[in-house]
Amino acid sequence: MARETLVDSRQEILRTAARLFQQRGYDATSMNDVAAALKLSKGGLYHHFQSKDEILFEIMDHAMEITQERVINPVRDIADAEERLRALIRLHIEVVLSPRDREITVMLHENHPLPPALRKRINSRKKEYVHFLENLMAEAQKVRHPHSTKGKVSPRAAAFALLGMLNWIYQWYKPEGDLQAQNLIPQFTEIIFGGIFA
Amino acid sequence: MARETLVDSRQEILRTAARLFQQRGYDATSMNDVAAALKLSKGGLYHHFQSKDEILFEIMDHAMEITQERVINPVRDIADAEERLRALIRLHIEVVLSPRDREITVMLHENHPLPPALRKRINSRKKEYVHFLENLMAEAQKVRHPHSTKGKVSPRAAAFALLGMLNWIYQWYKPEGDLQAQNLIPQFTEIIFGGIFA
DNA sequence: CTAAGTACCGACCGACCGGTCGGTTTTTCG
DNA sequence: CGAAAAACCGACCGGTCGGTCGGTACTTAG
Repeated sequence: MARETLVDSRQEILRTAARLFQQRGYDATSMNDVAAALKLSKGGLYHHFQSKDEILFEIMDHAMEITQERVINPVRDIADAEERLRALIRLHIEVVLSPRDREITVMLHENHPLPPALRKRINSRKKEYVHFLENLMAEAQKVRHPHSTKGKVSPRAAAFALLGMLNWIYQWYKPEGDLQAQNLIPQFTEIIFGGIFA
Repeated sequence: MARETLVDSRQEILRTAARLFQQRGYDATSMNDVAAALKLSKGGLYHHFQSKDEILFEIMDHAMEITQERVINPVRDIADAEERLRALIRLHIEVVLSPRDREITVMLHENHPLPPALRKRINSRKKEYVHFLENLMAEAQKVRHPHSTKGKVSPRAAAFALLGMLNWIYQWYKPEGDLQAQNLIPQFTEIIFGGIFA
């Protein structure tokens, strides 16, 4: 069917574009570069997408979709709050480090380029994730300290601290380094649950 | 003296450029924009700097200078490792949040644009900072646990975790928000020293 | 005053960018 | 087969970018 090949083409373009955007940056990657990498002319590329902005938006939107399906949804129904948090840390790291999901890195890094209307849609989805994490933090703290109405660390600060730890990984991670996913996940989990002396 | 006004001009240009780069992004800011903000023509601007790359490099280099002088140097001679780490966290946050030091944010965000030779010089200074922090982490862990040869959290993972927490702040921080420097510093310190349940 | 050097202007350049469009090939389907 | 639709090409456009350059105003020192 024509419909399916069209969708496939779009997704293949998005994957290639995401790869290039991640490697060279959004601004430094021209539509010609994207087209050439797909063995397409620029005109052919514009048959599938209206603008470069549209491609970036679709990449970021897809990144949020991935986050929803590979992190939030699998975690949602875990009853114990601490286990839920543990699972979220693990899944979030796995998504960030997955070479297949370069969209995440692009979304994390490219803030400016999107026109305001599209950027707001992405930002609102990001905020949803922050709130989800914030509630999870509050719940986990409640389980650990059921009596104290308020700990020293607010759920919001904890959420941003964790997001920073996780979303910064792409800045320093090298697959050939000695600090890989298998070491990283338990260590970052330990830090969140008990600090660097745990 | 002519020499001093020249230096002043360069620094004023760098400050203005840093502000614009931070607000609109490096690629989205043209040399015309920078010149106009300084009430200069583009030709006049090129009298002081050879290229846009040179400006970005100087901004980033200055950012590393600031880190050296406002974080590393004040911390260096603190005898107690834990106190040294506490001070580093506080100073690093203060630098990242200081509206005067926009260079830091530019340096944190703009990775791609610099030509390889200049980028390597910045990266090596960044690595120095990571190593400094890594050693500090190892020392602090040693003080806390003098007997165990190795804790669950490696100094390297701890260093990257902390850097992530701190360097990600610029992505979400709003001066008008309820989470400001005065709340942030003790909370992030608590998380590093004892996790989110501390 | 004068001459040299600094600071600066503004017109200009070639390159490249995102995007367009008329036409051609390829695929799909009755 | 044949026609419609989808995919694709490549030349082209207006605009902007980083950067240049010849000339001018201003400052400074002798």
